[in-house]
Amino acid sequence: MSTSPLRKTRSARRGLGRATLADVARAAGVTAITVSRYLREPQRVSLQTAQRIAQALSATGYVPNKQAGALASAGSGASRMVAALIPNIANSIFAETVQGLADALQGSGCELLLGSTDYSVEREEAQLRALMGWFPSAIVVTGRRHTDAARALLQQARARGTPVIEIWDQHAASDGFTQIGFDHAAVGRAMAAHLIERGHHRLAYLDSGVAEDFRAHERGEGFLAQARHQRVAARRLAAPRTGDAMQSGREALALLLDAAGGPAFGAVACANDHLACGVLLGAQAVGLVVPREIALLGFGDFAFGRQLEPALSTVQVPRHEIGQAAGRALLAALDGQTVADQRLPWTLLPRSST
Amino acid sequence: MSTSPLRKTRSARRGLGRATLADVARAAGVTAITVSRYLREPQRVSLQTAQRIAQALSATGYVPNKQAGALASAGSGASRMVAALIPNIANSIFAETVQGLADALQGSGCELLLGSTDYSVEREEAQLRALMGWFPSAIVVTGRRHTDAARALLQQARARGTPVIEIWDQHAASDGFTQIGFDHAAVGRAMAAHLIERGHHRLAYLDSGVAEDFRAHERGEGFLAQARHQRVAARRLAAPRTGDAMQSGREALALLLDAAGGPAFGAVACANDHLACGVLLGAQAVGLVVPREIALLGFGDFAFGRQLEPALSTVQVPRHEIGQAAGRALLAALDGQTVADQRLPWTLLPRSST
DNA sequence: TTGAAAGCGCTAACAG
DNA sequence: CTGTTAGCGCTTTCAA
Repeated sequence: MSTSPLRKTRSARRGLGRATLADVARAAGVTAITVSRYLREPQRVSLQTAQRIAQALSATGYVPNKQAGALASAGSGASRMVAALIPNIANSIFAETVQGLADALQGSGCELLLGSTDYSVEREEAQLRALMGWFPSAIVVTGRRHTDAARALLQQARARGTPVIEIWDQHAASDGFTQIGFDHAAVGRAMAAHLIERGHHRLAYLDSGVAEDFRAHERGEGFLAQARHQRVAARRLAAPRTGDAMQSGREALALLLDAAGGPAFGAVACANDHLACGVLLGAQAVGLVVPREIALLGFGDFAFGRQLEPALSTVQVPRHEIGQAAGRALLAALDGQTVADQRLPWTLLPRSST
Repeated sequence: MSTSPLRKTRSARRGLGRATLADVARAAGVTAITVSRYLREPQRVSLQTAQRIAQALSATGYVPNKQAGALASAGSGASRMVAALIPNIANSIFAETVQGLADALQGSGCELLLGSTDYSVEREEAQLRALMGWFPSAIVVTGRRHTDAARALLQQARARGTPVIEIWDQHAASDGFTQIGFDHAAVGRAMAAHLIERGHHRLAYLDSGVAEDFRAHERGEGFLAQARHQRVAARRLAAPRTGDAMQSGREALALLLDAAGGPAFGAVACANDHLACGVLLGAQAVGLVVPREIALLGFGDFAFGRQLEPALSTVQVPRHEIGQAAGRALLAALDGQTVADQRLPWTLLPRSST
């Protein structure tokens, strides 16, 4: 019996020497299912066995194989993996969101499977396709723009009961996925209204140079709409795309000056604080007085804007909260609760630059 | 036969209606293994069958189940998942490293499983334990300090052939895991040497307020050692721990002033650029002239330091490259190549603040 | 070039 | 409270 063909075949395919449930069971003098139960519902095992199992567990250094677990419970849909797709992890705005998501997931038994799309919906689709193979228990994507194929994948997943959450966006015209974010056009309107209220004319929106940064463009559209509404002249300009957004802002200054080197606009709202700080420092370097000669408004409330002189007026956004809320929502959904869209609050922070 | 008990039992446990290899095979009039082959080695399948399979594939919308695949190939050790453990994703230094890692992994068929440890070795251990359950093909951890249990887990993994890479560190006294980073004490020494060379006396190292930021402390030790070596007075101070490092630098200014409000130190090297910028702006706000009255040196070369006036002298570090190199190294290791430690270059960038 | 059989490590379902 | 049996969806091995 010790050299039965079964045994031989078995060992030929064994994973490299890691203890399995069966090994632990043998050491504890029970069967695998009892150990499995002990691991998941310790109360359902007698105290005696529990102790023996506990001992066997540490003696063998057992690490449960989650692929096997997920496969076996495929019906109950529980890989407990959360797939998150983010445009760029190095972008501090998304980095904090990912951290928020990780924080919310901490201790929930869920793991984070992360993909970066580089602001491309095509790459998002490719990543999504790859991540789907793990059958994540929940999916978090950034924004509401996807390729048709990606949308189809997301819809299929949702149809199977997998929660799908779109973060950073909040828009009526959506596909019905849970949205956690805010309305960027509304922010743009508020930015224009603020500048107008402060008495500025000749407005400009300095848009992100990243063509696929849809949310920045939407803020721009809101900005222009509001200016039009209040009958104030406003233009949209795109910042040059460089690797460094602050430098990009600095270089964009040229677009904001008239032929004589004076300010061509009275106030400039920027797609983000990096851009705004670049413009602010560039403007000061050529002797323009902020906000008297040119007012500057940012977006994002990054740490450095607060420290400048004049301090940068900006829009504070719930960077970390969006991730955290997404994490909590998805955990609730996995728990069987229904989750609603969440419109998270943002605040226009008037400081000294407007 | 159509109502055989086998069939009934089968359907009772089926995952929620997703197409399997068997479904595709049925549609193509072949068996599952042929489809599996087509997916992995298309040349080994006849052109005719290949076409039929391709059609069946798209007709069914098949998504391969990676848990099943990984389980079946457990011996060949191929989940093609990379587990990465990072102190804090929101910290821009690590965010860029993660992005570098994601970039390197792009197109390799590897997925990124990310954990954040919040600078705690205990949390690192817990995360590691959880991630190990997925049997990642490679493991990336930050730094060389781990709990004993975590170290044991990593050693076990390595013994099973899983590459383990420690990033951001490069130190002789290690556990033999592949290290990709640099020697932080050497950076600290260079920082002191630079300040001394510029003729500064009464040096200070403003350390990170994060107790577990070992690398910042090591730079501090190198700094003090070098100052001692050159017989220049130097002290180490810890910045107050606040949520915002720049603000923390600003508040740390008080520690750097003497009773009369003048500078108590001639030059201050900071654990990072955030701190340094905070000090710089704070110093200017109280009328101190940088670098004449107090010289400031940062670490990290973040975008804003470059834009300030005076521009911040700093140490440029390969944030993105470390992640990228780790990704490439682990891919090479998975490919069977042996990988060596990598000491990545850093540069002291003298600008105007020293 | 294709297939049959067996098994990866775990858990659901049903007994006892 | 514990065990038996079957099966998750895929790939390895061996055979044709």
